[in-house]
Amino acid sequence: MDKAYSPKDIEQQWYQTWESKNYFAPSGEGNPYCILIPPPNVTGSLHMGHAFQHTIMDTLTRYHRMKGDNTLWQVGSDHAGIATQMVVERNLNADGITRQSLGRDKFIDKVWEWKEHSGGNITQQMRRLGDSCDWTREAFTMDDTCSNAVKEVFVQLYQDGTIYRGKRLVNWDPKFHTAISDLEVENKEEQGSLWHFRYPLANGATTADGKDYIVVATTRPETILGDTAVAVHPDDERYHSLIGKTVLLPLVNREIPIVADDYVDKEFGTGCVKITPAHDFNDYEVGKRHNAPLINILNADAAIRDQAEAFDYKGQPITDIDLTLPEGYAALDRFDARKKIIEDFDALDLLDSIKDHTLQVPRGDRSNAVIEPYLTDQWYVAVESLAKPAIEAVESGEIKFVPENWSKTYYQWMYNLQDWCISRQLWWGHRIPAWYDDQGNVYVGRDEQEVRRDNNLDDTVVLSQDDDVLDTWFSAALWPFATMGWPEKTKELDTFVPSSVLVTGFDIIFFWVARMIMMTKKFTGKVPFKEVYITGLIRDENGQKMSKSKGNVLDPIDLIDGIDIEGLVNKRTTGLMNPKDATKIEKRTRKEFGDGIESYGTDALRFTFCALASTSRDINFDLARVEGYRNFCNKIWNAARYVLMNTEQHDCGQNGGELSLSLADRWIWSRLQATIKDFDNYIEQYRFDQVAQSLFGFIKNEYCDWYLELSKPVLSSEQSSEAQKRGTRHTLVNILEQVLRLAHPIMPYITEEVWQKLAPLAAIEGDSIMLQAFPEFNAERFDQAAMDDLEWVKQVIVGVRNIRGEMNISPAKAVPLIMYNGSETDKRRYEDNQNFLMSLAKLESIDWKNAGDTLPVAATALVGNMDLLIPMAGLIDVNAEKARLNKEVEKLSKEQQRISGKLDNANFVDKAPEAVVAKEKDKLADVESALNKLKAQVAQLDNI
RNA sequence: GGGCGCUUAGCUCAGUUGGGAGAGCAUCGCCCUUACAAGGCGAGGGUCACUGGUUCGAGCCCAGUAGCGCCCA
Repeated sequence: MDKAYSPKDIEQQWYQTWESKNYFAPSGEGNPYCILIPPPNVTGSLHMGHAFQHTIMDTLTRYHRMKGDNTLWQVGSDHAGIATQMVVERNLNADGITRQSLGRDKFIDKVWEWKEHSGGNITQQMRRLGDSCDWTREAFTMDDTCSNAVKEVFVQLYQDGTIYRGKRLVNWDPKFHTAISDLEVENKEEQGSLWHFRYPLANGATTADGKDYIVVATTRPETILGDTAVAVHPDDERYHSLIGKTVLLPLVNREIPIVADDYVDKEFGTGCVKITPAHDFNDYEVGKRHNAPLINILNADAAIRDQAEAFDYKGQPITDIDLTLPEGYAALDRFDARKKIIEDFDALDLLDSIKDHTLQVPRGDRSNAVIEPYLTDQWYVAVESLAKPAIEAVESGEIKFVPENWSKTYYQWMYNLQDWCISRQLWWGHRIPAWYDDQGNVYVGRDEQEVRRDNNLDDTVVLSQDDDVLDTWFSAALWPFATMGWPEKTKELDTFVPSSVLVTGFDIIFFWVARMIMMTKKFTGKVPFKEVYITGLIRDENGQKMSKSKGNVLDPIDLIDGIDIEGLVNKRTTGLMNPKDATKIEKRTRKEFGDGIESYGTDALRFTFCALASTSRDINFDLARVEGYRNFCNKIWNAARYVLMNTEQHDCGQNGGELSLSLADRWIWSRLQATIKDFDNYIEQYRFDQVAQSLFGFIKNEYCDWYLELSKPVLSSEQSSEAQKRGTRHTLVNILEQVLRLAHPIMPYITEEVWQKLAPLAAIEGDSIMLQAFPEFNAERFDQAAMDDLEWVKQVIVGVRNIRGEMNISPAKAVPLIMYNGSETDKRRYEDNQNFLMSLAKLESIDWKNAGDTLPVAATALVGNMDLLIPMAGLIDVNAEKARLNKEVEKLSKEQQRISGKLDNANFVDKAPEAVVAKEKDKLADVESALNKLKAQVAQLDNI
């Protein structure tokens, strides 16, 4: 083995072996265990959030596979409607081709072409991470199986009335020319103005204070052209007399009513609200209550129409309204129209005032364009009937959120569900299986043939399919059963629905988790998963969200392979939305990373993610942690080197032969059992941070720091028998072999690499560690007495080291040790373990002395009631030793005061449980005994 | 406005039923000891945000205050 751990030399090769041998496929035996991957976008590349969640999913998958479960990690990707269409369209535009000039069919061919060539980026990156998902079952939301499921679900939901078509206000993205769901809208606080306009009262009416106009306030003047009412609060005395009267809408000269509605906030603005039902969600509701017509003034570009259009609330056109719009507005963009409205009002002396105002601006999460409430025909899912069983599934505990608290977020949304707009005006996606005849009648079916057959439409009837496609989340909602072959009755549907656990972020509880529960319940009668483990969100080391525009993104692959500073700067500063940020980002990146990022390897990265996976909802990713765990990998690597150096070419008991186990051997076996138990418990609770900590502690602090050191005297001593040496070699090899299996789910590569070399020495045959059984707790190996005895050995050694350290005695200098005033147990332990003590404490000699024996002037440490003495002659400075002891005395005195204070409190003694009181008494006795010894020792030094 | 969360060592975070404040990294000292200097050994460092309550006992339970953050409207 090389002297240093070098991840790049071992990782890729093992992944290829595993995949080519099909080790990732379900075994077909054992209890089903299934994880569904949240399908990443085909356009996507792996970001830190993926890497984090994939680490957790893969750890669970490998763990359960080794536990003997019939394990499937179902993999696949999502066609990502808008995102993919954008990418392909941008590429075409670069060649001077537009989507429209190409036509729909050819454009879709281009998307598929793109998908074949570039869509696999993220799946290659997943392989670098070691993800053991079953690639032979890789699914895509646009493939035939998923598409069939989508059609089937749509048709069935349409037939039972759950899917309907209607003219409603939607969130319209004027940049992409499509409707989006309310979840895809981000409301951002922005600075704007509140304009106050005068609306003249019609027919000679006046306000209470004699004015012939009222003042309305608005943040969106351009919508004035679509006003169909003005609302005031019914209790607002200022306007009481005007209710039922009308105003003459300036510029348009439309007479519109003043209505009373509770929705109005008397305190806001002037207390008069213009109502534009076709261009505002709240106004739509108000307008509906007062039957104010819907007047649409915008086109799909969010520019002013040539002529307005009017509808009632059933979506029927209204014909008896003058739809003329004022001159000069046609085709004006909404923001230009806004300016013109303000100017025109000002010219008419109807602009009352302008105030600064902070408002929530809705923006598309992909386009960042200001979203326009817009009246269009769209398809909807009426979610109420689907929601009920989905809520019950969580309430009843059939589905469990981990951490449990996230169920509250789920309920909060589920209790306030809005119907889901599922149609999108895009080309890339599942085309809606609805056909129209030339009368505008709609027919829904799995295909045109079925539609004709079911509706008795012969070839003379011309049918055209709906141009729209379905929201990407619609197909994603079917993921749990569509990937298993539904609507066919497949073995996978029986075996892997419900899946075991969904691992995902809280940001898509609404988008995806809730919708999967609704759809899977509806169509399979089963829940999609038994547990939902909600992970935290990965942020940078300062708690900032990682984003391209902040220039603080880390690419997981760069952490694995390393990247030089130029490469990193280049990556962070190209393709910025705002190129002006580049200088700032470059400066920061150079300051933070200096020479770039070292190569840490996949295993270290994965271990880091596990170590950070506490219950917290934000996870600040600190590169220093990765470095620490890369060093940990190096530790494992070198421990393995030590083991191999001492066991290869030797008898390790793999072929039988007497094994005589030392105290250290029995101790490390016991500690391993405890670690295995911890591992199982913590995995069960999804506490990957604790799993990592427990593993780290065992390997580093127990196996490496103590056990390997304790093995040295046994192997090197001429006094050791062959059986003793064989016992220790056997323990060295077999503990490491088991610990590799224990660590494999988190660190697949290094464990495989080392295991391959080690397994023969443990007489284990097998092609791969990933197919080995997971270690099991073995009560026979758990030896409490051995742990107590070794604890004593450690205390003696630490006591001596402590004195050495504090007194700056060279580790090369062997020192004499006196044990004084020990018990029978101390004596037995001393006699049994001289070899260990001499070696690890680097002793010259050990003398056992009893009470009454004369003692040299010495430095002191305590092990229980026993004194450890290191004679000071020539070695130790008296004043330094006094200072050291006094510090200890001070510490213990505080402790003594604290405990005796407690025990002097009658309430405590009376009311606290006996065991607690007894414990405190013991503690006090120990502290006092130690104090007396130390004080006596100080006094003795004072006498020199 | 409604909901949720956070505040513990210089930094990033654990702290499971209330009973001796922990880890990693960073810092300081000694050491290139034949697995590992990406290392070893040792050490220092905390008013557990604040106030009050419950309790024999509170980082943990309850109420309130301050600051920070997220989601929804």
